[in-house]
Amino acid sequence: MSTISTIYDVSRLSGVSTATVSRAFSNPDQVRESTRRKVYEAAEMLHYSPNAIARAMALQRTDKIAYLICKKGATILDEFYAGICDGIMRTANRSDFQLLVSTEEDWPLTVSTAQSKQIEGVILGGNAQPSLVSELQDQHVAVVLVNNRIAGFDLPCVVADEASGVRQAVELLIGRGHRRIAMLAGRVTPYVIGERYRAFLECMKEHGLQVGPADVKMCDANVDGATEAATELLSRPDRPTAVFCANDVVAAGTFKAARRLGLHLPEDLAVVGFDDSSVCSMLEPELTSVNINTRRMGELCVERLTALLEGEKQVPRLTVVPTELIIRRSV
Amino acid sequence: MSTISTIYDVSRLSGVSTATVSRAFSNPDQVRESTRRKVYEAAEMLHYSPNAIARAMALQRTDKIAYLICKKGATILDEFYAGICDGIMRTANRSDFQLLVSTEEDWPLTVSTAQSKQIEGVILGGNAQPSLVSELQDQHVAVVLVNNRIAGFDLPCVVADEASGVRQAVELLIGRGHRRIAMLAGRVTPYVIGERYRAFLECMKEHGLQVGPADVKMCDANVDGATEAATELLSRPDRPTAVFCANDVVAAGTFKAARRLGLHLPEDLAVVGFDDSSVCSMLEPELTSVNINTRRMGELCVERLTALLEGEKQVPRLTVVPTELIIRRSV
DNA sequence: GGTTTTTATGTAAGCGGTTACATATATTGT
DNA sequence: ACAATATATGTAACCGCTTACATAAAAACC
Repeated sequence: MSTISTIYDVSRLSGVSTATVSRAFSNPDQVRESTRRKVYEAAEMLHYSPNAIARAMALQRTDKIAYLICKKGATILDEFYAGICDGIMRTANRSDFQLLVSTEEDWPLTVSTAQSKQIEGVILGGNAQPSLVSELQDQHVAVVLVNNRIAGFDLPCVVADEASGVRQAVELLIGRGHRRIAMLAGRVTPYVIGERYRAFLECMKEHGLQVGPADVKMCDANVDGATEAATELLSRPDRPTAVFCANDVVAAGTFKAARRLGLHLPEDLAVVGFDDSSVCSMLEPELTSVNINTRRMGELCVERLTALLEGEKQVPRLTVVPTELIIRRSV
Repeated sequence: MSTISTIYDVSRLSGVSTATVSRAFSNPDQVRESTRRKVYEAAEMLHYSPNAIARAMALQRTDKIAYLICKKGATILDEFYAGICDGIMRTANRSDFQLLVSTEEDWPLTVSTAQSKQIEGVILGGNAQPSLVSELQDQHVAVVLVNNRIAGFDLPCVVADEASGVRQAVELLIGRGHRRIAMLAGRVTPYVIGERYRAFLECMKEHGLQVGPADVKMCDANVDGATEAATELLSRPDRPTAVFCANDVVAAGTFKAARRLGLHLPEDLAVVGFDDSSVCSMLEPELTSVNINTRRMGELCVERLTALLEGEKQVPRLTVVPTELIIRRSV
């Protein structure tokens, strides 16, 4: 089986024309049962399988899409974006799409690369620049945004229900009797931090709770930044009894700060995270966090993209994936 | 700029033949300076960029490679395999390779899929089955193994220097005065666990330290499995004073078990992990762990694969990437 | 059974590049 | 200035598949 066989080989062996062989594979109902069998048999013998490149060439479509992670310093290592990637991959593989993955940094997706690699659609994860989006759209590359929204653009966005997640988390804290609740706002992406912050304020206000300027601290979305900020927050005389963290990494930093200050969790301090990443169960006590179904988000991205590519009208512009609070021992 | 331009358009606008245009792009030194400029100018005006599909068709090479994660239950979410993936992606993008990524589960790579998708080379991560390897090799698909070795196959493998990593970790513990050192062997992949276990025994023996059957505990490579196993291990009357963990997740489980048993880290128990994953700095105390340069491993995979595809003789069969112990406060 | 209609198959022209070979143009030597 | 050589460009076939159109075969009709 050393050489790869082509449609011509099958044609010759089965005694029909290449056109018929082609039809037997892509439009089986156009060829008579008996002929079809002959073709399949020959194909089987030759271990024939159609050449996707030649197919793409003839059909003028490549079924090739890309997932670009737009977040400074982020890689596929980012558990959140990896989760989305997983969902995209699964769905793409199932639908026979070819998926190229990259981060903005090591492969700045430009119109010309998209063009030359014949990419038909792009899923932009995170903080995509409007200029990139409009360039791509100008070139008729289908674009879907995930975990982000950009005002003034007409394209499908897939996001998590941040507001509901925040509400569930904050209301759990309130329900457990907490009144002085702080927020540790790690700088994830502008969109996400904005949503979570807004929802936090809104929810606190609804419950008649004060949020002073010192109750919300910004910090870098990594352990060190969070530990530092949390230390400040928890060193205040009227320190909060609960901290709502913008994500799990920040929560881990809060854990470290608390422990170093001699506080016991969850007795002295309740902590809630966001993302429900794998660290939640590695921490002690285990971290209560808001689960985001990233895989589902990825799947939906591909579905929306497919719909765009098929030229469907009425592709939903906004898809919101539910979030769910996972209660563990940190509260 | 709505329609995409082809080499014919450039040919017409610049007044030279398509052959020359083609050469101007792929073999610039074969065309005279002045002609080249005309061609580039026309291309610029038309926003021309060569069609990769057509190119692949003519050249009979696709520059398409795949990375397949072979580990039950594993996804791209696995930080270790994601790190490798990151390295692969960067290098692949730089060298103009197209990369398809998948896990064994949701896209069982078969010879026919490899064939029809025109995949020229495959990087198999983790526990690849020999049967898959030989099938692929039979079809002349280039194969590189990463984080694994299979006896009896002639192919490049890229692995970490497990033995050295283990030695550094264990010798650190011994250097700090520990004598009763246990190993918590999470079932990662057969190859990896085998290497780490063997190296552990060897190193202990060299230092004249006993390793009883109760001193090595197998467990699932997740937090719960590790917590359970660690609890048993640490409940013994003559409990070890240090635990060498097969990876960081297992170490996190050990942390939890220790804390629940009222042990203080690092005073009552020293813990060392493996992989130096992101959780290391999230734990309190921060986890000492063996760093594996996964990105480098990924890069090397692509380099080896490229070498195979270019038909180079003497592609190294074994590439060992150094490991480095990162000392933190858990010891 | 012969004509019309329907269905199955074949022929050949692309899809957008590359490249062997032929030809035209430039460079060199005397 | 002309032949010999080196270099630049053009012509056209090919990569493997699809599909419009033409033709052949089968089915349906009277």
